[in-house]
Amino acid sequence: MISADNSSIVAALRKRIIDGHYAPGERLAEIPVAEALGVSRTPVRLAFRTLEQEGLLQRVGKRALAVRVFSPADVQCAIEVRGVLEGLAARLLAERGLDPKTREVLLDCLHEGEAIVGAAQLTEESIGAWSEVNTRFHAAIVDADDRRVIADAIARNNHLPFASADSIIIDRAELDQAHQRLRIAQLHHRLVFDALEKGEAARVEMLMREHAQIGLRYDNLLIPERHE
Amino acid sequence: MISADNSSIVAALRKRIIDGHYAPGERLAEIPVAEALGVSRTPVRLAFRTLEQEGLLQRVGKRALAVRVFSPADVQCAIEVRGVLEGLAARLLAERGLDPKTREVLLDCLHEGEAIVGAAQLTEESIGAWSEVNTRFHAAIVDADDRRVIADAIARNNHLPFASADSIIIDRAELDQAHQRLRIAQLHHRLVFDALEKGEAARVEMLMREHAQIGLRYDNLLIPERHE
DNA sequence: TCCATTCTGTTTGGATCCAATAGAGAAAGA
DNA sequence: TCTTTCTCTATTGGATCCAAACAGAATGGA
Repeated sequence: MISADNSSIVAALRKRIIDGHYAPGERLAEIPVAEALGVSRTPVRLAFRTLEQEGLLQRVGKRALAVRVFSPADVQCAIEVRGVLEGLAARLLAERGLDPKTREVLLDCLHEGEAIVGAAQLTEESIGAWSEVNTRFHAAIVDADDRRVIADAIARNNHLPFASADSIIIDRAELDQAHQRLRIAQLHHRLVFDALEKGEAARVEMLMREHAQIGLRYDNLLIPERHE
Repeated sequence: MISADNSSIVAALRKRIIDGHYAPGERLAEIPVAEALGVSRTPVRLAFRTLEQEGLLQRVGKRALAVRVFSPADVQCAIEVRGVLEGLAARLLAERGLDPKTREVLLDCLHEGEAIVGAAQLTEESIGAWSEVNTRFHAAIVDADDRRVIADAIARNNHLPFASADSIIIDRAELDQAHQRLRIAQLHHRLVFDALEKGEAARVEMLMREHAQIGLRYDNLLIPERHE
């Protein structure tokens, strides 16, 4: 039984899809889902509509809905999309000029991140804290009235299976690997901030584009062997 | 009265919003809309949900829905978003290599476009024809299984008010201005194809990014004065 | 034996009814 | 006169009922 308000039904279904309770490709019918959630068909239909629009559900044939199957190419694409969109947002911010308020937020993030990453040891909690700082950093760059369309596009793209980069980092990485990753990410934050402040639009776009993908390309984050 | 199938209700509402029948900022209630369309509230609710997700409607306060107001910054952003996404799609295509089928389609578009743009005079019909060719060119670059996520992101972004670049060109431009624009666009198509064939990924991304915006930045398309 | 047609059951889509609630407006108090 | 609170109404959200469409099975004919 779910708190019978539609947005929580959407959230519940989204969660079930993302964590595999409903398998990719599995067909979803209204009645069983409604019964499982303890509500009537109407709100489930609404929720299906939302999730279809988000791209988590997919029409099969003319009427049936199924959980969308994401190929590796899909995930790769979604990572790239996130990269170009965040890069774009950063560039527009650089072109328009860094306002004092955003600058303040970014600086706070930098300092807090420095403290976390600079610690000798990473803990579960400090990873959580960094993830929060990271989210704030990205939000500061993306969320503004004059870039709302980009923020929307990113949000929609993020409904894709990797859902939240943060959870991947926390779930998948061993602690020492995570530490190395966070150091890289923190460095990126510094570089991005630096370029933003100097108004180096093209450079900040490139940096942000690269950085936006770091939490997601988790396969590539291991430090490669020294080759000399 | 509308053919009582939900997707046509969505389409009808979308049309009314885009062509201003419902003004930006205007609040939409279910009952009057349902009566206007001659259907009950249920399908209207579904349609509202879709349009809200698309970004054409926007929640005001806690329950009310209103037609979204697009600022100039929004439109600018949407153009930029389209640019980076199409650029990304083109780059991925270049990296993966141009398959024979896509190559064929693009070549056809180039030749047909050449014929239209090369004509002495442009007509309403030839603009329409070029618009169709242009659409096919872009689709060939964007629509493929391995870039579906990008295509989706572009499609969602295009629900924004400018809706279709083609209609803007046709509606707003004088014929001779249009001719000049189409020549530029055709040149872009050639450059993009060339870069694609050579596998020049970074270059094709840049070219496509620029080109994707040409139909949209209609203010910038006038040929500047010669400066020497 | 295989194909086509029909029949039936399952599922989606639409209409209507009922309940909850947000928001406006009125009334009362400061 | 301004602010706060209360009430009432308009509107949204959920449940249920009904109709239509689709899929699959079964039966009949070739």
